[in-house]
Amino acid sequence: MEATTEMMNSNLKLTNRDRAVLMKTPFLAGLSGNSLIRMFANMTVVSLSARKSVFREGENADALYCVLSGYVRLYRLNREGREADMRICGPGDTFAECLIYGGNQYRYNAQAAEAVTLARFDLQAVRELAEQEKDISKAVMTSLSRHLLSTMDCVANDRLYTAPQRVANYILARCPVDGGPASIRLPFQKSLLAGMLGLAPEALSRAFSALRKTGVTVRGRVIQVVDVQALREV
Amino acid sequence: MEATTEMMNSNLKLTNRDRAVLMKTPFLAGLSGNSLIRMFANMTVVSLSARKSVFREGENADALYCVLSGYVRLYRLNREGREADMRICGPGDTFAECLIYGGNQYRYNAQAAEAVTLARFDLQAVRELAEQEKDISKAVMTSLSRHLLSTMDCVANDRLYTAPQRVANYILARCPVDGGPASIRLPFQKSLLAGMLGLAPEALSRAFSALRKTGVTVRGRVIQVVDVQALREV
DNA sequence: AGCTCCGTTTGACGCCGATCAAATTCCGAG
DNA sequence: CTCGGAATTTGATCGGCGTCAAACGGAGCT
Repeated sequence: MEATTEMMNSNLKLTNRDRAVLMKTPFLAGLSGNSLIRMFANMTVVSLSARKSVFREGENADALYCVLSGYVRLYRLNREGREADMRICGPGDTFAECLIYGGNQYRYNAQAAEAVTLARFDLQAVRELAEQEKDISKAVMTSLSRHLLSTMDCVANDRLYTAPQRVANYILARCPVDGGPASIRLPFQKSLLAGMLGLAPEALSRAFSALRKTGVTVRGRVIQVVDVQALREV
Repeated sequence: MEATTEMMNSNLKLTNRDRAVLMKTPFLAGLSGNSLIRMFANMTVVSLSARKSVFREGENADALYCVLSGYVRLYRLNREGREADMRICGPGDTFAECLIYGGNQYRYNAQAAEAVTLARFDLQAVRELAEQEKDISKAVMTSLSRHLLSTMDCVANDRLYTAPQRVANYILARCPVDGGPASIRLPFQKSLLAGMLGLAPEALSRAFSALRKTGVTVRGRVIQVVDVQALREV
């Protein structure tokens, strides 16, 4: 695929991988054949290159999205133009679903943090489907519930924990449960993780180096943990 | 009513005021007569005195609640026992609705910040009703959407604004739209407002005194604003 | 390999807000 | 009205993290 095509929105067929991601999201998992067909009928696939905007705060909301590949930043600006991430959406995450019953304008900016593929659903169509089909309204409720719980977690994390603790929590949430050594790989740039944790990139970097004495080693995107149990006590 | 009765849970009839509050919540507004009756059938009224716990994090979730009067704190604890409020629920607010489709355990503590009256709905019953009745699932989606949007606002506020700015935002959201002078009355203690804004009480107090030079006067629970427009520029 | 761009790290600094302590005010009970 | 406990304010101190600047490193390109 040539560069110019990659750079712009385009309606494509779903790849098999994308389809698999889509079917596992709470938003589409568990839909009956008929509902699924009707959802697909109102879906288009959108590809965006890094840093392209999906939508901006205040714009008229006419679609919700599901991430198929890549990552999307949801963020807001203050008067001086400083950005604060509110959520980072990865494969399987849905965003702007809160607008099905929550207003007619986007409430934050959405931007491709890297090259992304999105499933785009017409908001009005989903609204109507959710009124007709019970399994769709159930999917919407499930999706909203998860999103709400994770956002509340985010508030609690911001208010309760310091930067190294938040980083430790992030690592622990992605480590095997037993207490031994572990290794994980970040699925995105560190600056994205920083935003996700409500930190400046420099603060994330310092948090990692503070965790070195707890046995956390970082090389590139790979994070190695000597003792998972020890990390729990940070 | 004698003190001992006020102190304990009790199943009571709805007062007219409570009923009016209940009917205006997104959770019950717009329900058809039949759905309304079925919801009421699974509802009990609970009264709690100040500081009593509604539920605790980790407990088995068997009910969701709607505040009829008073305020409820939703908060979480860190290992050292420090508390962080995640949400303050007032009359008309619903909490723990995210557990209809979001898990079987409460994810945070809920405590009466003062004497409160709550409508308590059996979670399993609401789950079943939401599957059957479209208007109920719609009410749940509306309620979840609002709650989600306000929680995302909370994250953005925490990350973008300083204490005086957050206080200014709070005041402005409750002031008449025109730019002139205004006066509002806090519906609760300042310490509760502090928690709601993610601040220590001392920090809220200092934020108020920082706003004095912008024409904000505080006496008890009454906040007077000389020039609403000026406050927007903080 | 060498170069370049961009992401990351490190250092220096300052501000914001948490914390502890003490003073003061508020409010309800008697 | 007075008292006592709780809420709030004020002061002092300190740690955490944002910001700016500069050094460093890695990935892709030629």
